[in-house]
Amino acid sequence: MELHEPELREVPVTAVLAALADDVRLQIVRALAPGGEHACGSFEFGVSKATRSHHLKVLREAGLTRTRVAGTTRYVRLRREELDRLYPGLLDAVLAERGGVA
Amino acid sequence: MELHEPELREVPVTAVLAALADDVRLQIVRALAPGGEHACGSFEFGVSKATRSHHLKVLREAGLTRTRVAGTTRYVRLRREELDRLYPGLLDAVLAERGGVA
DNA sequence: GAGCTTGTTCGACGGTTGTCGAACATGGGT
DNA sequence: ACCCATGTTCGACAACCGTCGAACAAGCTC
Repeated sequence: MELHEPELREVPVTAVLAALADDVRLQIVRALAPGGEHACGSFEFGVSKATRSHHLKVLREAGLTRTRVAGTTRYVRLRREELDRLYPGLLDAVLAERGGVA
Repeated sequence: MELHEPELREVPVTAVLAALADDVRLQIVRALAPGGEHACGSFEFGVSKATRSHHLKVLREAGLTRTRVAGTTRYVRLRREELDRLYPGLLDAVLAERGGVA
């Protein structure tokens, strides 16, 4: 299992933004934001596990998360430091609980 | 001509991010970032005027730009203050020239 | 008014994306 | 060894998106 995790510098900005521009993925990022690892299965938004797996892959390949394999479970965490270094303010702006949504 | 320009608070975050997650639109935002008004026709990226019109509409309806009509030409500008107030750091992070792309 | 310029709207097209169930892979338990 | 749990991958399908040319609308100038 290759676990393809790109260097953040090599990911186009538009790909990072596109990865964040989805409701389910944003929920995942919000859940991850406080820090620490989460088992993939711990995300219970109303989607099938196939869909959840897909979203986690998108996040990983956009350079937003890192995944550790431990037995049959996989633990995900936000690459916060790298993100804050490369895109200072991005995560804070996006995660701010104030609002958005109609 | 209605010129539908929503309140930024009422636009879902994902819509703002989706609007920025496109190469052509990001180029437009970068051109607008220094400030001031630009005529729609002044954007010469390799797309037809139909496509350009479409992208400007997406930006406007995501609350990112404001448009002033003057005769047959339309002038566009970034809603920078509102964006910086609601999403501090977002624009700076996204516009930073360092970057992205392989 | 004729004609030009600027920009929008209308299909249409092809590609991408989100979603799912089903099948598969892997690694524990007992 | 068998079963169960956790995830991934594989079609498939519908919806959406970026793109275009063509038609249209509105305003300016002669």
